[in-house]
Amino acid sequence: MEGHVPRTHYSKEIRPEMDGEEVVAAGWVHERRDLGGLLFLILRDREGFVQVTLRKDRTSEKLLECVKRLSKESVVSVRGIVRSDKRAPNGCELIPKEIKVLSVAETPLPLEVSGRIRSELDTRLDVRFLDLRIPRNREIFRIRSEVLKAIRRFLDGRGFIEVNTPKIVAAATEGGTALFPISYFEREAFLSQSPQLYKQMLMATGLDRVYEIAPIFRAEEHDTTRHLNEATSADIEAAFADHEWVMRTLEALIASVYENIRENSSGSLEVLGVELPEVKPPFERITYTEALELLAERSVELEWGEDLSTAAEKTLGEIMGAHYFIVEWPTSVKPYYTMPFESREEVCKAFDLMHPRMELASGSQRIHDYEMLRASIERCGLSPESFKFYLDAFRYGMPPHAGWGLGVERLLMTMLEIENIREVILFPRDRKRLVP
RNA sequence: GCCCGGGUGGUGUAGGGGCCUAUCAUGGAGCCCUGUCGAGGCUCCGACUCGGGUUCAAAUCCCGACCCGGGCGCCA
Repeated sequence: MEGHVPRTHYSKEIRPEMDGEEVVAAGWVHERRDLGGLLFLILRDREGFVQVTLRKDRTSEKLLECVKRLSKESVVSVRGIVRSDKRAPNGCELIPKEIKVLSVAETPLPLEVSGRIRSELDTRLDVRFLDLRIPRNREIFRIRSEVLKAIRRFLDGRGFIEVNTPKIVAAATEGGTALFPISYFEREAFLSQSPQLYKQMLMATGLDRVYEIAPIFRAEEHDTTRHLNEATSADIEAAFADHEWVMRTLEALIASVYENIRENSSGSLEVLGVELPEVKPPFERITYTEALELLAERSVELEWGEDLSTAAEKTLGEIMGAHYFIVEWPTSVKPYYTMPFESREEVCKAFDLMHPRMELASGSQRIHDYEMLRASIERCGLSPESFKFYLDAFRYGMPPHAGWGLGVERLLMTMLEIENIREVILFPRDRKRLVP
């Protein structure tokens, strides 16, 4: 900005030891307290608050007038002298020499940024840019950033290579889930619901271990506090690995993420009032059949071969009380690429990673034999012709492989004890919301 | 998609036929106040989602639309 002095310090970097130093702080007008002869301006930036103190008898009329006219949430920069004073909030305050109004906020604000009044989520999401000025709400996204870093660090450390697969895909590649159709020049295309087919194809390349953290799109009508139509999935696929190996990778990853957040985001956790539980592998494993038995004891009756209902997930969660795996699923409820057990073909090498509140991830060892996969696709009522691009990767040397997909938003919301998944994504896309 | 619940100042709420020219908080405008830190005190400003209907009388009851919340279903 013309003639503008750049910021030299964040609020938290301004310390009492800096008494007498000139600094430039910049941010939003959080509050103004006019005591008559004394005027306090509380400036907020990403890292916290700094108090700017104006004494009527020692401040120019121009500066006083300027501050008196400032509306809440306007953006200003303040050049001033740090003064150590035990009466000030951080033990120091800023005596301004110059205040620049960089942007004036209109009044009234559509949201109470002070955090004193909790607005409804719908109101908050309509003005997300303001909502995220509330430190508590913003902290979620600092943690989200750390979670993504922790996932990458962990997988990089285990020899995984980060990849990017297309999000615009040709016709109904996987069956099942509803897809969003889009127009792709003269053809119809879809938004990808999962990188599944592509990461499997990469197993035929020699990249061996890959991961991708990317959006997935699901055109389902679900409208709940734990579903999004655009979500983030952390996916891995590993060659020469079985379902057991990728389960161990998954539980170690979850534990590592918790540990990283506990160590690197203690400040954010404190703001959110969350204390992370100990998460240590190995997680308990129960078979699908055992799960049904446990549920029957609690009068939640399910037929063998049915997927778990919401009530079943919740009841199981109460029984288990911590992260756990459900293994040995009926082959019929899992997708066509899932490897059945050799001895009992009605059961397959699939698993779900569960948090007591909900499902976080699902994965399996995959079928790597071309003929077997082709037959499985047919058995599911799908046409192998439309899967040619995928099936071809199995014809010229495909190693055994396994993998999983983990819902990043669900990981975050369960970790941070947040009720609504929309809180952990910046601009949620759900059944009702497409804007902003 | 189904079942419940709900839409009141900018925000969050109270009120469920007449007591409503509608409560409280927050906010905004203004005045007073030299150490606030959810500052305090005083004054003022600002709202019944929309459209039909019932009734002497509707924020309140009924119908419809739109919007929102919760649960379920759907969702590898």
